Amino acid sequence: MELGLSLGDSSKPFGFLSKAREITTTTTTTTNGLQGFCMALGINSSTSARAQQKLHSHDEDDDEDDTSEEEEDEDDDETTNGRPSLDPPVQLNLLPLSPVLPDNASSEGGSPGTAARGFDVNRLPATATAVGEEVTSSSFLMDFCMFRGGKKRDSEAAGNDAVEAERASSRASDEDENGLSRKKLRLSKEQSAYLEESFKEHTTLNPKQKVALAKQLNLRPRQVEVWFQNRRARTKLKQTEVDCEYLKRCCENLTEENRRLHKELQELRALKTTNPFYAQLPATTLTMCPSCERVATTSTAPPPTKPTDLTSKTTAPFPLSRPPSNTLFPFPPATPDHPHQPAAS
DNA sequence: ACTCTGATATACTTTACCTCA
DNA sequence: CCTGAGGTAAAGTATATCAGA
Repeated sequence: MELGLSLGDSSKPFGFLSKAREITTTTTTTTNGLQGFCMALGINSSTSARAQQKLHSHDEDDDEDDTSEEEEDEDDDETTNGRPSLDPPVQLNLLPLSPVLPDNASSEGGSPGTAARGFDVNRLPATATAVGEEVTSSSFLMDFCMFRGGKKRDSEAAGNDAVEAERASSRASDEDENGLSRKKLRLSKEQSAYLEESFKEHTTLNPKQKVALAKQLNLRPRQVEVWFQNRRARTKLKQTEVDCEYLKRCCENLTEENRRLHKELQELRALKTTNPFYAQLPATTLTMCPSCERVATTSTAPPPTKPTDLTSKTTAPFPLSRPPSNTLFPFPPATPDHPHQPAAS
C-alpha cells in the first residue's frame, strides 16, 4: 500500500525502470513488495518490453509450485509472474503515464473497467501494437495474449478510445478507494480446448497431471485445478438438467395415463348403468380405444350368459388398457382413419 | 482407537466480463 | 452511443471426507 504513495510521485517517473531487467532477474527468489511494484510498473512502461522478455525466462520457475503450496502460490503470483494480484495494481492507475498515454492507454484491447489499472490480462498484442505499447504484465500474460485471437471488442476498443478512457479512469478512481480488485482471466480457446480434451480423458487430476497441464498451458496449477472444479460442476449441472427433463416427461406421461384411466373408469361406470349387458361382463373383457377413448369388449371373453360368470376368475393376458386387436366394438366400427387400435405401450 | 493435519472434493457465492435489448 | 439486465466463467469460501502420521 505504501507503494501506491510512491507511484503517486510523478516527479520521478520510473527512472528505475531502466533497471527493470536487473531487478526482475531476482524476482523468483524474493517476495518483497518493491519488486512486484517494479514489475507492475514495467507493464505500463514503454521501456518494459525487455523486462518482460526477461520475466518470460523466469516464469517457468513458477510452475514448480506443487499443489501443496497453494498459499505460496499466491505469493508467487505477485512476484514471479509480475502480476500483482492483490495490493498494488490499482495504484498503478495513478501512474503519471496517463498524460503520456492520453486516450489509448487506458483502452487498448482491455475491457473498459480494467484498462486504466495498468495491466490487463485481456489485452491483446495486436491492439497493443496499434498503440505502440507493450501491455502484457508477465510472461504468462504474454503467452496468453499470443494464444488469443483477435476479438470483436479489440477493434471496438480502438475506436472508442476516448470514451473508454474516460470510463476506465472513472472506474479506476472508484476502485482506488479500496485498492483491491480481482482481475479476471479469460482462457484462450486453445487453452480451453486443451483442457476440455484433458477433461474427456479424466475428470479429475492428480497433482502431477495438474502441474504438467499447467506447464503445458502456461497456467498456474491452481488455475487448472479451478478449471476442473468448475468443469465438473458444469457437467453435473447439465446432467441434472437432463435428469430433470426426463423426469418431467415421465411425470407428463403418467399424468396423461392417469387422466385416460379416469376417463376409462367413467366410461365403464356409464356403461354399467345404461347397459346391463355390459354390467355382467368381467372387467377384463372391457377395454378402451386409446384414440377415441371409448369402451369396447374383447373377443377373448364372450359375454356371460349366467350371473355366476361374473364371479368367475378371469385371467386377462394383457392389461386392461392394452387390449388385443380383435376387439368387439359396440360403437361405430373401425375405419381406416380410426381403426380402434390399442395404444402403443 | 483416537486425534490432528493436509489434500482434495463438492456446493455455493462472488466477481469480472460479455452480450444484447 | 449508452445503459442495465442477465448470462457465463474464473476464482473465492465453507464444509465434508479421507488418508497418513
